[in-house]
Amino acid sequence: MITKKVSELLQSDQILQEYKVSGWVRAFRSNRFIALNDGSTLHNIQCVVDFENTDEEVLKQINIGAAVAIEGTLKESEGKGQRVEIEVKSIEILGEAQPEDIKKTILQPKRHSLEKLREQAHLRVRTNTFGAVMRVRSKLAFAVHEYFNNKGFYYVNTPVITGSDAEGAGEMFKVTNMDLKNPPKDEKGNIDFSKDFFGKETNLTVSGQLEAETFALGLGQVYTFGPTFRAENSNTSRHLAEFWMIEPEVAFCDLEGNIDLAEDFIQYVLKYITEHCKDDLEFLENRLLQEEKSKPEKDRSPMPLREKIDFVLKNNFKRVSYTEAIDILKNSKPNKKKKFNYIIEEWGADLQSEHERYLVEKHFKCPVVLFDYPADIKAFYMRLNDDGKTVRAMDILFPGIGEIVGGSQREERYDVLLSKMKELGVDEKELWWYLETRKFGTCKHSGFGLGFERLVLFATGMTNIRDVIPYPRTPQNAEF
RNA sequence: UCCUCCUUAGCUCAGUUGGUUAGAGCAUCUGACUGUUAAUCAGAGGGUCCAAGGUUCGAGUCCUUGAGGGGGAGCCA
Repeated sequence: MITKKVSELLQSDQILQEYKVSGWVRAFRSNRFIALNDGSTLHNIQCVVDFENTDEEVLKQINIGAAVAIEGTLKESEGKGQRVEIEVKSIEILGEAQPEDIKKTILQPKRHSLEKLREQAHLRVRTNTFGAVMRVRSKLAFAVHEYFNNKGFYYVNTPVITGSDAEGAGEMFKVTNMDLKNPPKDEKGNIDFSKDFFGKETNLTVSGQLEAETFALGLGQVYTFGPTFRAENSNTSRHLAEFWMIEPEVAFCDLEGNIDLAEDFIQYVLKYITEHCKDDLEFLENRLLQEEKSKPEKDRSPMPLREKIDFVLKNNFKRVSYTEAIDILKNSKPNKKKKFNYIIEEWGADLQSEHERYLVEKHFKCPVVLFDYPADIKAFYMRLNDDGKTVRAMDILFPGIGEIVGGSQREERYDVLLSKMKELGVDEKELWWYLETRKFGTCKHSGFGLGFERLVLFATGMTNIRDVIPYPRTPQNAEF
């Protein structure tokens, strides 16, 4: 007996061949038709039970949610709605599911809100929507590795536990094995971290960038793809306390090369899923259309999902300097009519999300790359331009999602970097190793960070970041 | 953390100016039917109205506080 996945059976031309297939019952109609799903595809295979010659006790256990193994013959379907079906020869109940229990869960075959699905995150992978999202997520992750591998990048695993609060990228989670009820104290009564496991204060990483930089200055082209932690009390549909970030870092590369890389990379992985996730994307597109029917027209997406993805991978991102962006915003209608909550008055202002959304969604109507930001509003490691007031930073903004990429050309000049660290109060003793790379064969180099979940949001048309990661970690929530 | 909205059956939701026994659809259970596609038909069961306190003769409804969730903002990816 040949064992096959549902996805293989649905594509098979081996009519009258006998197969074994295992999965979960999605529906059981007319005491005869099992809709079986095994996660290999969005689609179910219909298994036709000869109920007149099947044990009554077995029939009673063919309930929604039950795990079953079926042996039978692949046939052309007599009914409409599917090309092939399995004529069941034998059925084994692997794991029961009681209807009285199932009705309390999201496995009950009806529409559920995404909020309800989140409450039962251990079961939501068995729904069409979340299953499709997770298959797309997996393919995207594979495409990330494939892209960088094809381009000659090396995959680097930077530490999850770090000893420095270097980047100032946000609040950090402390890592310790001290007894929190009775931590060791020094003479002054402060907690003595020298007695802690690592002999110093340690945190979960907020970015692998600084370590990745050191590797780029040896391996040439590297990238990280790993978990990242921010203890910010952010309660939004775009933030997680634990998320996955992709951070390429390239030696001998300037900001233009960095933007080229980011654009090419994003287009590659999106193209990959349009070729490898056709069914799931079609389903997600229709799901979005259904969902948006109840919304006022102004809140609906301007394009269906697949058209939106196509648009991004066929059109160049619009590249605009910060200075140009300020000019556009200053002369924009909402700014003149004082519709913005924060009115743009002069160069140097930090852009609020209302401004970014105006540029992306109203003015350019395509992904936008902003670059050469004022030095005052950006991090210490970004390369200072010759004008002395801007740095070689770039943000990529996507419609509906906002910032999806943040990157820069790095400051490679030892003296400039050191004085910038002193100016911003970054501990140069803690980052001695980072500074040292600027002494031994320093060179220009660039990199960026891309929030993987935000990419998945865009690719799936989902709108809440908690619905594109298996078990979201957010303030006041670490269930499952 | 701030602003704002929401919380009523397993789910989605209705519930009028505060008034008798809190409703509907789907789901579940029982029966009928059996080439169905969220099957159909008949009947039945199912409620700590988020929690605590208050106002009132009387609170699902009004007030206060708290919890959880949605949307927006800040921070960012």
